[in-house]
Amino acid sequence: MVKNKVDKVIATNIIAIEAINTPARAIFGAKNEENTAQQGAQLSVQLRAQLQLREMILAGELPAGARIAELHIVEKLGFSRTPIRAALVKLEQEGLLDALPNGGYAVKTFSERDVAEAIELRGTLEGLSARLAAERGAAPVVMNEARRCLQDIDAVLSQSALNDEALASYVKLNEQFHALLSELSGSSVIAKELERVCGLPFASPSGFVVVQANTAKARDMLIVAQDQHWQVLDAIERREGTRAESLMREHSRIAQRNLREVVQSQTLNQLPGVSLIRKRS
Amino acid sequence: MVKNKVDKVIATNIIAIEAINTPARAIFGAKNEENTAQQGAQLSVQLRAQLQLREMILAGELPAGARIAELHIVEKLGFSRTPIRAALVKLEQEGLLDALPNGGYAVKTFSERDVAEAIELRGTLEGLSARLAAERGAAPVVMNEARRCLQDIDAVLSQSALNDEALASYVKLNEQFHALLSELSGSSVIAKELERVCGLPFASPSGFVVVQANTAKARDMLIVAQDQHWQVLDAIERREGTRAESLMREHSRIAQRNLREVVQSQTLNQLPGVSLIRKRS
DNA sequence: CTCCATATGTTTGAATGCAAAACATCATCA
DNA sequence: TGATGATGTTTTGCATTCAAACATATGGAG
Repeated sequence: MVKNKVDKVIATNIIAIEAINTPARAIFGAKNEENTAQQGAQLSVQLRAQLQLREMILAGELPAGARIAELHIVEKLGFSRTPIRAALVKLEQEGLLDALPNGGYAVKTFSERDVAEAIELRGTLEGLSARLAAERGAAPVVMNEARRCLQDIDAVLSQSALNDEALASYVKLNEQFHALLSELSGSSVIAKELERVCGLPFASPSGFVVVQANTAKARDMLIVAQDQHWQVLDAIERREGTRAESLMREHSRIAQRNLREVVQSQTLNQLPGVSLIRKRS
Repeated sequence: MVKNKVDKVIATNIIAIEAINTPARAIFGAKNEENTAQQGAQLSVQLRAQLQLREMILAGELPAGARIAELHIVEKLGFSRTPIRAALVKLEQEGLLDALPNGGYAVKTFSERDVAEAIELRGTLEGLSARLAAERGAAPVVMNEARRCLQDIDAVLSQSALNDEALASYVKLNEQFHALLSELSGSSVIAKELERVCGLPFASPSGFVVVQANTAKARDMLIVAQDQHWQVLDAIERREGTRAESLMREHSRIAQRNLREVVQSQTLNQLPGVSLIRKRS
């Protein structure tokens, strides 16, 4: 029984992910490096290497924990060693690779606890950001943007049953709202750190939204999350710093719940990055 | 009057800094990369370049905000471009450099607000770590180490007037305690993030301790700080998570006060990294 | 049969050469 | 006189080559 339900969830996830069409990056939050590069223009070799490598890691093509040799990547991607070296450094900084003592890198693995802590970390940072926004007062322009964003989410959630397209919209809008929230404090230092943390697999605000898929219960969960969204804005507007902070922390715990579900249903390997979670210790 | 006092403080700082003898790294917390490298053995070229560059930046030899050209560094340090490129990437990751859109780097500058936010960030993370330690329970071994560390600090502070040597000991022990605290939560994710944040100029726990120098009032401040140290340990032991968290946050505000003092006395450029703080906007 | 030493192959670290792109300067034209 | 375009120089990005370190495997000696 349970297993059947789980399998169905998996299937739905994959659909949902493909629906948003840009793989992995849309879920784990695009890095600014990639944005600064001219959109249509040809990206630098280093950046292409970086993106392709990240895809491969998150897709589980490179076995978790395995040592990565530069030369292997070279012959796999066809670029020369220099840009690949640079890409590896960037990916290490991003937290997807571990630098080995004697040179070289290994694909990083995460325990369930690591992931949980990463989520807790995000919640704490978002809480800090929200509190500062409340205490200092947020820029009205950004506040309006955030409100419009939430109205859009309201519209998406107004349907009694969510199809995959609606879910994809939610994911996108949710990312957007969290980005705006990190802007609200007006702190570039915190925003940057938040961006870093969200780069860690699963720590992203929408990292596990898809897990719930489009069941009725799942929609209810999104409703709860959305209510927290509104209340945070309200708290910020009323300059209630502590309330804003608490709300964001609690908000992040939704992801914690989803994490547990994912880990229990071990078969979820199709979700980008899940292969990096090792079962125990 | 005020100016005189300030000048005296400056002089004392320099003595204090030299007393701990390893410049900058001792204050801003040594990176593990540097520790892994064999101590006596010759470091890799890249690492030497990285260290030297950091020294230069923190010492203000490279003008804040100035564009850094690889070739300049090459002829300045004598290494080839490859390791210097790598070192620049590392320093950007460390937060001391900004990558320019069309290649190249610029020495990062920080507004007073940036620094304040970095300190706030550290306080928040340390608070998180302390709370987790309290909630989960901390390893008794580490707790004992922490207690012994605090006893050592007590011993240092027991003198009614602190000479430079005592101050240097305090700085060292203080760093040690904060490191232990980040260990207490048992979270590698948070510990790593904390280490990152402490790498930012001035965000380090002891970043501004020296500012107060060895006046009587300064000693009182250290007494207050040390009391917070003990209370945090007490809170963790009693599993009082919220109290532990609040204490660490408040603890970080001591650094905030010192920051204000430093900025008011503009002449403090000898303190490593101060040259990176721009006065306004 | 086991253990050690040496040799070989693999892998990273460092240096340099080359090409393309960006920047600055200058000259010419409106 | 101002602006625009062309040219030359600087600077970065990428590739390749050389060297050194590590791991491995093989052969010989005890």
